Amino acid sequence: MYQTLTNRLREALAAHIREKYGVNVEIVLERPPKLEMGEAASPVCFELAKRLKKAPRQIAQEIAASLGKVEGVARLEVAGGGYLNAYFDRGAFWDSAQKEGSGERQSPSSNQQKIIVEHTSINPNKAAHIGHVRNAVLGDTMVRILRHAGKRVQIQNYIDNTGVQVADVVIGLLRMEQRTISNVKMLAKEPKFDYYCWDLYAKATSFFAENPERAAKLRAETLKAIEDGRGEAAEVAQVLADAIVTCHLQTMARLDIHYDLLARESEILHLKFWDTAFEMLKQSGAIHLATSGKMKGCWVLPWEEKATINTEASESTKGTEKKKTPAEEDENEQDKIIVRSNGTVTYVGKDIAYQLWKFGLLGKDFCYRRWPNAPNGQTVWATTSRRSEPDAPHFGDPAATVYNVIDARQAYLQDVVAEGLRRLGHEEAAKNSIHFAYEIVALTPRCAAELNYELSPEEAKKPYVEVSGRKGFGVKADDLIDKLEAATSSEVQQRHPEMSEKEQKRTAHAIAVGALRFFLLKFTRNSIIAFDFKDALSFEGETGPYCQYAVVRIRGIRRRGAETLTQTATSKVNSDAAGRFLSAAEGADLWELVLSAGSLDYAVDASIATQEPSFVAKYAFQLAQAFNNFYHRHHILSEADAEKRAFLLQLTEFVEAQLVRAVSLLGIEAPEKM
RNA sequence: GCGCCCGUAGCUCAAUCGGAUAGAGCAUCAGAUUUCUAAUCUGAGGGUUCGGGGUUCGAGUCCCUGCGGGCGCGCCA
Repeated sequence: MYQTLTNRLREALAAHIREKYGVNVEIVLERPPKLEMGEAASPVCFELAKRLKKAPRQIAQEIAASLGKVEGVARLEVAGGGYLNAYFDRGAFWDSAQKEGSGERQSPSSNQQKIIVEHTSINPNKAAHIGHVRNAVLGDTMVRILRHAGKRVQIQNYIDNTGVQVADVVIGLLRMEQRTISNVKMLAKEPKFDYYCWDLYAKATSFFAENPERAAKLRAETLKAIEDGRGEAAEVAQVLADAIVTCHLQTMARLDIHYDLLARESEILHLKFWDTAFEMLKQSGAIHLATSGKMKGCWVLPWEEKATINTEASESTKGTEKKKTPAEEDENEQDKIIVRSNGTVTYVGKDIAYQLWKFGLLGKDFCYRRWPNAPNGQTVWATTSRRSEPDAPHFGDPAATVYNVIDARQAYLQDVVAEGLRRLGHEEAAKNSIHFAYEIVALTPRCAAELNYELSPEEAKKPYVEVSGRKGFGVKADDLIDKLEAATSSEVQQRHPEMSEKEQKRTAHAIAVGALRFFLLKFTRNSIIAFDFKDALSFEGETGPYCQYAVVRIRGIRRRGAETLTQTATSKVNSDAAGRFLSAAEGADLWELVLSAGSLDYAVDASIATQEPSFVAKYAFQLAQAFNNFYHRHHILSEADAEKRAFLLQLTEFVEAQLVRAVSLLGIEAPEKM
């Protein structure tokens, strides 16, 4: 509601200023520091002062006097050196907010442009850790927010099932442990297979370190075999990757994270996506074959400081590589290898093909089948090189915007991918391919010590220690969720011995998920999270459980109210009465709560505009805080004035609706009791 | 060496396109419960927004510079 109203005010001001002064200005609206200064304010007159060569305060006075009625705004006042402060019509705000609060979310129209959010994308060779969870939670939350705003969103999880990381564990299984294929198949069916591979991957890493030459040879052979899809290694890779993906899906399902499509790298290769993209890149001259230097035999993407598409690039088609001058050869230190000298393609190359497909620019599509082991009977689609199932959705429809949730360390590689698109002439796609970057989750030294990790002297000095899948060092997602559930369980058992065991479990789970997701969402994306069990297991203050608790309190009031009050005592109040309560001298805190509850759309808008899910987390916390404050000041059910009691009850219901909606955007469920 | 990011209260973090008196949580201290659940609330202390210049009516935010830290620059991803 807040956003709707301020948009209206913004448009009215812009139109009025254009008409009155003949200038086009962007109207900046901010929230005044104090409620006595109104609900929205604009410093636009300072900007106008420059253009009109008049005192800002004078302009503000002129505008305040001449701007006609704006629906929902009671009055406009001039403040400070020339601020325009808008005061809302509280009764009207209450009315419209109620309507909006009871409405369901916008449903996407079928002709709406498609948005793809790619997230999670964990290498399928080991268990998921806390850093992967940050990725998934960020992506999943952004999806929820976009969908809430009526966008058509498709969720993809990229499965790098033919990469080096999978190859390493394949070598671990076949060479180090001398397992047979049937043995690996059995092993993959056992519980916690992802944990097993977690350890094996770490062992493989040290095995490679012992003899780097042998390692390089083994890796290259295995990787090539996997890419070609032939032989024992390829079969083991498939069994391994499929089993681990299933583990990841289960882990993420615990956090209520699901996917529409698992896009597998093996299909990018087998369905010749890469070959097609390779041809395009060669034809356009975007990449060339290095004939000398240390990259001899590789296909490389030239990379300069201000790499842009130019006429030279389009001229340099076939044969250019043979004409390269020695000077140019010297430049290629910075060039990015797309195809290795042994003919295998790098991740960047495959990603260019994948991005082209996302935007419908490849002229090809995958085939689709249901993933056989989706958690709790849900449907997840996966790419396949065989025939599509007849009812498969059209995943190949081109997207207008793509969010790629990938950690900040890969910024350079993402730039290379975008540059690849640009060099193919797809400037728009490059622009709409968003690297939704986030910083890593590291561990505090204390947390590292708890995990029996031996810190080097340099590491001990730092405020955090980076996790490493290769070293097998990190907090595994399932372990963390288990730990959280254990902590919330004991708390719930203590507080609610009357609950059935099943109900206790469900409640504890909801709180554990609330704690974890909120913890990962309260920081901005750019902030490194120094993980510590103490902070993550905290349920007080700025946390998910705090928000959930506010909802639980409201539900308690509603339950008790339904028991003790008659129907007439809970009837709706009219807007005049509401306006009276909200405008009364002692109604300031009530108005603050109404305003906060009516500002969800504002938080959602800001969140989308800045691509920052933390906005919604902050909003949910602030609303919960405003409610808890209100809760202590007003005893609702014992309010003597029946009309006021009805109003307070209706207010709590409104807060409940908005708060439940806000936390659901964060993927957090509010339990009935806790 | 080159490129990107960051430096805000004791700690962890906010602060919309450059807007009014820089805000939260944690921690510390002092209080609140015969009450709709204390996983809560009230209050207190705590700041040269890393230093120095500049632009501007206005700078935590933009520019320059110095200092300190992180990350990236693999025929890994």
